[in-house]
Amino acid sequence: METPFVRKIERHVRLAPEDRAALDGLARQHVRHVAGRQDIEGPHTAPYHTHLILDGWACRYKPFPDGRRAIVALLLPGDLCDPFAFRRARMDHAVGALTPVTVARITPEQIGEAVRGRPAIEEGLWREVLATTAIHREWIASVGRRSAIERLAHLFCELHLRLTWAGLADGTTLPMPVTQPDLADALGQTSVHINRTLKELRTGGLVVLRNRRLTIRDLDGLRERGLFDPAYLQPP
Amino acid sequence: METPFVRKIERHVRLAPEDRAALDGLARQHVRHVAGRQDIEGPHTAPYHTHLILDGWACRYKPFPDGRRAIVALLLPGDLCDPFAFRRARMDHAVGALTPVTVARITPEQIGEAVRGRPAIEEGLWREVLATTAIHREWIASVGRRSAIERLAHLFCELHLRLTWAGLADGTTLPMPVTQPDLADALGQTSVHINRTLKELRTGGLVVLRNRRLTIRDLDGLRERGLFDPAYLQPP
DNA sequence: AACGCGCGCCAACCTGTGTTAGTTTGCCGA
DNA sequence: TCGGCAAACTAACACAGGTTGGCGCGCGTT
Repeated sequence: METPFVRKIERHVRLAPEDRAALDGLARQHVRHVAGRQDIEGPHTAPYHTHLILDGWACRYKPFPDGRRAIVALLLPGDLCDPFAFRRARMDHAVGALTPVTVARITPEQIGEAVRGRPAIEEGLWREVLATTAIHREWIASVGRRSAIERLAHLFCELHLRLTWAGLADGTTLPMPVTQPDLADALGQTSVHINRTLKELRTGGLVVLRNRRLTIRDLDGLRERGLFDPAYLQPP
Repeated sequence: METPFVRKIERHVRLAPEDRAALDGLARQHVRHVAGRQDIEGPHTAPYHTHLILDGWACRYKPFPDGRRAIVALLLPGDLCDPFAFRRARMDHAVGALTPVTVARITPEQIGEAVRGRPAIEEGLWREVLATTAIHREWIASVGRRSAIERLAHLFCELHLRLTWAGLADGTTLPMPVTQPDLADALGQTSVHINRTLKELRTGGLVVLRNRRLTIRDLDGLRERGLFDPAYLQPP
């Protein structure tokens, strides 16, 4: 069984067995468990390491002084929290666990070592970086110009592909272990309206969300509803 | 007189005269003029080069099939359009001129040459990259969780600092050569509401926007109104 | 001087989404 | 088995922001 991390990198490049071993080695160091709703990395720190999500969902978020919260990225198993941590930038946000999470703490040196002499790994990591920034752009466009139902449909489509590529989706059924307030903070809405919109998607026969699992009943319909074009997720 | 590009890099690192010369050299190759409202780089292309904005304002934007447009980033003089172009990723968006623009077309090889043996330049370029991604995160938070007036105030504060660092602001008076529909596309609103909000900022004594120039009358007040904390723009 | 036109500006009206305040469901621990 | 509690869900109402349509100014063109 391959790990989500290896599977995601293998989407971009062909890996030799030793490449896979090197990546898996990264994931075995400094493994840590974090409870749901706890911070993995608080705001204002300047960490000289990054986290690889092994299990569970996390998010990158910005807290507001008055209690509002904006989730600016969802981090799934196989995602690297901050590949540029070696730059020692002070964090302008926080990384929090949405569910109980298992992470590996990785130093820049370890990444450097894994990359050395393994161009496939370097190429694969770069493509992941590019895909991540493309997702950021798409989120800005989504919150800025898509309606509530388009946004939710678009997010579900994005997660469907990301989870499929990580080997975590069962066809069109995906884990979706986030609360409605979490979705609201990610999509710039309220949980009440997320609930309404979810109902609309359900009665429209597009998706069903129950027991922390999302079942897509009509993938083409969902993509159309969310104006979803998967091109942005595919770097070559 | 130093160019905006050099001034911005010098905000992060101390440059030797030869470093400055190397950066200026980049800006002198393949200079091109683009009329306002024209694309500098169309969507779906896979350019093996990047553009340095020498003069004028541009934007990174996503067009929607039904005519909506989301501006996901503003590009000011001294900004590098896409430092990762050497990865040959297919563009999932377009880069368009908001005003008449002068750009230099730069190849990855030229950047590599400028960086070779000049660690200060490499460090400076990296910090610019980090600042850019921090701006992306801030925009997601802004469109997701800030009200109309907070968003506009926040954007003006961001542009005030970016233009100051590029040497293009005259104290608290900045060039602001964009139309209200442009601001609307960048902030996820309509031009009508931008107009209302502008009026509110004006009658509140915070800013005046006239003749393509913005005058900030009360910087502290504006920052408070926009919940603006400049920390995210400062990488060290 | 006259025209065209993009842009700023405004008023009236409309609606998508937020707010408030619940009830119901489902799960976990005692 | 029974609370206790977080999350899902809903209804009624409120309002921020969208829509439509119109006026006028400034400026470039003829």
